[in-house]
Amino acid sequence: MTPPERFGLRTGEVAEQAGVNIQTLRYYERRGLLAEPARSNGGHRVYPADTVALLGVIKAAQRLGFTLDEVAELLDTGRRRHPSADLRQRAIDKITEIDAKIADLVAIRGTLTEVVDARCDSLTNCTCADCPIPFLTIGTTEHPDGAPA
Amino acid sequence: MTPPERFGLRTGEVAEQAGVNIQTLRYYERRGLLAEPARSNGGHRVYPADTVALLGVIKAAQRLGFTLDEVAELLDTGRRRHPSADLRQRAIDKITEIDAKIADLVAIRGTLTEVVDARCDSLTNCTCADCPIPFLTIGTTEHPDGAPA
DNA sequence: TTGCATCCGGTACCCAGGTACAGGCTTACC
DNA sequence: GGTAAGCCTGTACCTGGGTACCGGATGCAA
Repeated sequence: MTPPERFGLRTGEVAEQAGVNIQTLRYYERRGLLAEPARSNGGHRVYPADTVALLGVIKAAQRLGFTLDEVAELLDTGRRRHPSADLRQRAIDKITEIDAKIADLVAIRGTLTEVVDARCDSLTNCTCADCPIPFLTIGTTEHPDGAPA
Repeated sequence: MTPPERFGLRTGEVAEQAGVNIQTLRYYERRGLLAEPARSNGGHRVYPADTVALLGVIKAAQRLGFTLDEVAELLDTGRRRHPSADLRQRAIDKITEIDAKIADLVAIRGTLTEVVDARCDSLTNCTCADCPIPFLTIGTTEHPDGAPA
């Protein structure tokens, strides 16, 4: 249970509690992920207490595979009136992307396992029988956004 | 069936056949992935015919999740006398890495599915019951190289 | 031998996602 | 009120994997 709205956190406190670099806070501010916070008389940033939680959301969304631009947009969309099915649709799209990535990784893992099992000893001059390396043409599948795994 | 060893390929031919940019060839040369090729009298690069295959190996290794530095090192190791179990060990390490990435992606996918199923409508102010977003603390597992998924 | 495609080296730039540093002001605590 | 820690802005730099552009030299075919 966090106490409801303390008086504000300084940059260093937010950074430490959220586990990010101070510079990152200002970077996120520039990128539009964090709103410009209030300032002390002397010009120091004073963040609302829930900023730490917001940073948690941002980091989580990043882990979900969203880029910072996407996160910014999602946060913005969420703050505006029309929460809409936008997030839902984006999540669905992301799932497709992630499935492709997983598929690639699984294929890659399979090949690596073959490399290990076959006791390959060189990328270019492997002397092992049935060397799988010449057949490494996996992962060439097109991804929705054109990004390889 | 490729004719056995023509007299050498020019940059553009290698690039086209390997499906890479010409600049990429010079970039790889700088990075130590491609040996400095022979030169024509006028100073133009003349590549041995197997360069295209080598580029295929490089691209394959990249798809296997090796960085260019790692690929360079692997190629170098392979070219030296002691092929050793080095590639094998690296492949094993890569498999561990890839497993961690897959695990993260699967977890992420699960959460995204929950987001979709729960009909979340906002990252920060989701109004749906049992909203999974606050619990997006997945993917925090340490990876061998410290890289998040 | 002319003319156009290709290649040369060098340098600068691109993307994402940050991180570092300098020089100066503020805040907090004793 | 002194002093150290913390924060300010602005700018530059980092990693990784390339890509683009420039002015000039070459290669090759007609």
